[in-house]
Amino acid sequence: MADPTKRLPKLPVERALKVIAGRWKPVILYYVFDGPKRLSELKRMMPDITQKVLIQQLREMEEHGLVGRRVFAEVPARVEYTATELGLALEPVLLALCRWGQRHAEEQNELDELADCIVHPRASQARANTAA
Amino acid sequence: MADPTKRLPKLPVERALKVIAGRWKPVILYYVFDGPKRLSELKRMMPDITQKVLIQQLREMEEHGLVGRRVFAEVPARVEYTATELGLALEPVLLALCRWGQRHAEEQNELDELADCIVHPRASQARANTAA
DNA sequence: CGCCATGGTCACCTCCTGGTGGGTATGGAA
DNA sequence: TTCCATACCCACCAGGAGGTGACCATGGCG
Repeated sequence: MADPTKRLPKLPVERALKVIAGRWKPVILYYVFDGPKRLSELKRMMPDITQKVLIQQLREMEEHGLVGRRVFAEVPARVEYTATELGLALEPVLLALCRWGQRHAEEQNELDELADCIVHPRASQARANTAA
Repeated sequence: MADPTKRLPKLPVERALKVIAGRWKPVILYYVFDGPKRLSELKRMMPDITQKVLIQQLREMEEHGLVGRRVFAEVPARVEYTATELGLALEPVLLALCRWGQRHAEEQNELDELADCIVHPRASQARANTAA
């Protein structure tokens, strides 16, 4: 998947799904949408993910143009991951998915075992009322 | 996945992704959005899918409340699959995914090897011009 | 020098999804 | 009775994503 030789699906929907449907990608994206993040930072934010897997996911998203990677030649080698324009364009899509996911949980009477939406509308600027 | 014991993810986004990200689900949904379809009909529309897999996908979507199944006690046992309300609510989401998928293809200069969107807005009414 | 932090790689293993091939039940046509 | 169509299940398998653990390079610090 992370290999350029392996092309993405022909159908746009499937292409999009393939690109964002990684085990941790939505969550990572959520954090990165909020501003540049270092590897260790992300790791700290998601204790359940392995560093290897985290890097793996980031690499794939980088290759797919969702995030950018900047290396600072500093003392203990700093690396920052940022969301690209293309990546940011996913925010509304993820939001739509989230909304539908909630509705789905409602209709299945499983709202109880459902976590927060995480992906809120325009987390960056309008850090406004999540409580609508 | 199709098993009730296996619960869906807690995060709404992941829940939604898990539910719609089957190898053939978007396509099946597309066809079913357009009206009730029989198994054999769907099979004919997607020659590349195995009947077993088709049924499998339909079962999962049924279990997740995306499609409904109606059995007609007719001569050669007829079965119709229809989109539920919940399923129909996915149309805009799939559309968003599709749009983003196209944009992604553009930005990666792979528009050439990209098929049609398939999921068009309200396929029923505005059957617009696919010829760009 | 030995130790630690950061960022990262490599080998390996497991589980799940999708895919293939065959088999089953009902009932009409030949 | 044999054959075929619809709708469906079961046993099995291959490939890939995700996960675990060990290991490497740089450079400050005690």
